[in-house]
Amino acid sequence: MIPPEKRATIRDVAVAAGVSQSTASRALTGRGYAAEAVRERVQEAAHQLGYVPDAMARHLKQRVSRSVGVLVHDLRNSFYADLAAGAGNAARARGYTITLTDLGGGATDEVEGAEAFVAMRVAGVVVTPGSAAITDYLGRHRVPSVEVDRQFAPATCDAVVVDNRKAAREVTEHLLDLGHRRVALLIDETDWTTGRERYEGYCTALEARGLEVDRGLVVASGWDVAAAKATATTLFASPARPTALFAANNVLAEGAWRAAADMGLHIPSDLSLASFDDAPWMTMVTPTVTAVVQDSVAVGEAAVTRLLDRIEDPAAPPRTVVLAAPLTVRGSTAPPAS
Amino acid sequence: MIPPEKRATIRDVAVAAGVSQSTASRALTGRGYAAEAVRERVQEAAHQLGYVPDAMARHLKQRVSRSVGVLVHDLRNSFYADLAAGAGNAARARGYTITLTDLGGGATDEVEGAEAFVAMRVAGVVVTPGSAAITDYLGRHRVPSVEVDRQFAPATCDAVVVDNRKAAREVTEHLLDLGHRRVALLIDETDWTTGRERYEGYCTALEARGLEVDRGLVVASGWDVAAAKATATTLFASPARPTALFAANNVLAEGAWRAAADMGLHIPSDLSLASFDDAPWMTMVTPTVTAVVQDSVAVGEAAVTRLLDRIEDPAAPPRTVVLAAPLTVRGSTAPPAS
DNA sequence: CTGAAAGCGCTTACAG
DNA sequence: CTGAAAGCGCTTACAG
Repeated sequence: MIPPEKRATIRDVAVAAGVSQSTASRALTGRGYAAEAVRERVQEAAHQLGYVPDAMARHLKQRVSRSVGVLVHDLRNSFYADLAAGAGNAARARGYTITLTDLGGGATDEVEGAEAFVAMRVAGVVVTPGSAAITDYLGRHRVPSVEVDRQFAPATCDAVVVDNRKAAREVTEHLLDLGHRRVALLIDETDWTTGRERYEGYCTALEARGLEVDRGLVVASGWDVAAAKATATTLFASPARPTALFAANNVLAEGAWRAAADMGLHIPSDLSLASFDDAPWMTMVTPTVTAVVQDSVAVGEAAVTRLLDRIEDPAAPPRTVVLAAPLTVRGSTAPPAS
Repeated sequence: MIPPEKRATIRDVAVAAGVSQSTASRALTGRGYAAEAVRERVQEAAHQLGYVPDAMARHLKQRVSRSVGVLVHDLRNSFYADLAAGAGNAARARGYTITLTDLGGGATDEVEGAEAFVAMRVAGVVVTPGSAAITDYLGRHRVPSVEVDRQFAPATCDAVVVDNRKAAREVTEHLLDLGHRRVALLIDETDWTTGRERYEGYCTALEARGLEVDRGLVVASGWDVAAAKATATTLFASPARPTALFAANNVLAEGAWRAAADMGLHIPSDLSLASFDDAPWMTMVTPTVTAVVQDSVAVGEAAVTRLLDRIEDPAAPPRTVVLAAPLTVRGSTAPPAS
């Protein structure tokens, strides 16, 4: 148990057990034949020497590592953190390890992150993409990938998403059913499927009731809390203030909530608020916040599961897994003050 | 630009550029000589072929990878998620990649996670340990590590922590200054330095005022929100209910907050609440919550920085970096109702 | 059932 | 300044 000056290699194990390297390898990996007695002797020797096989050497030979890459936009957002946690769970359960790249909120280039994955010869990657460039790149380098949360390449790439359109429509209808007519949408982008589909769901609900989409009520915001708060503040201060606001994700909802609080707007009497995405704070504040609840841990798990299945069956046609995202009505939405 | 059937290797690049493999390697890595014209020719060839060097092969030769392991308790806790985000930032800035292991709230064995890191021959690991076993193990295998948040092996291992004792004492004194005499401590463990030192800080503050520590007011709880809520509910229902509660971390604070809300206890008039750790919800609820604010992103960054410095200078004595964790007084703490 | 040999894709002394 | 050769630690056909 004295630490060796040098890490033990399989050669050391073989010598200690009095067998050849090949036999030691077979005994340890369980692939190929090895007499029971020999197997035990080798394993004992490995244990004695504190032998830990070099994953790099093993994977170099096998041409691929037992690691999956996960690329998220910003780990500080609980949505992505939960996603990563779920991906980690599923990977661990199947003997894989996770290599995580956090884009730091967009500070880093996606494709650069993908290149690191290719260099590491990961078995595959789970990615929350910002464009089709990243899965294109990975595809060209023959590394399987699955898009998660949003989708850019449905024809060529697996994906795990929720039905954004349907859920957004439900939220909007819920607000309309309560009697709201001036329902604003706070949104940060409509280039990705998430934003676009949520926007479309919002429009569809309005149009189904014979209402026109008022462009002045669809407000674009930056992606962080501070930007959302500033945008919401301006909106709430306008003469034609909406009676209800649908925030297209949890960060935007947080900004809107903070803006309303600072301005002394009372929820839900002055303003109804609904969010796409749940977050812990939404059931802690008073009133609690109506939200589309995505189980992002489950999304992460599903993504890794899809990826690992894809690796086993590379020829299967691309599949898009759609997870449930039910609307959960809470205290922040109510009929408008007459 | 047609995808090759097989990934390009340095041999392919060398052939395309009309040089030897060694020269191609030198031209690409920038180590060793290569004529300017040759260097350009090789780089052009590499680009044409979409060559991405195999990190495994490179690191196998170099005996260590350019990746650092990060082991956290539970990514769903914003404290750890932010820590991981900070670690990722710092690593990326210095050309390292992060391999993340999430223990899933304790479901997985620490040492097992550490073994995977050893197998990958990571350059080092940042770990939020549960005992000294993990850094022992890593040390035996010659992989440098830094303990973060809590510390088990100050004599042998680098660490990045905050002054728990001092901050906990400040919180308790703040509560005592407001006039509270029945100040409870809600805590999940006292085996780690975090819990023990926070407990000690609490005791010190009490004793400095000539008050005895009432064992009935020091309540142990499980580590998740549900357990904390249940424990707090029992505490709040007891005849000798405290007038103030100090929760030893953000999860416990969340449980206590939810318990108080469910029981109709008004904060701060019925109960003052203070937390060790800040969390987004603490500035969203009414009233906002008094907390010891740790910048966990900064903690993660500092940990990776320390680790990388350690790698460059393996012989230096172990160092413990102590970061500031100021008490931020908000609305949840006030004098007790007479 | 076991061992000698080749090879995964790189880097790095060492000659030239 | 460049190339041939060795070797990092494994696994895997291939003989025996």
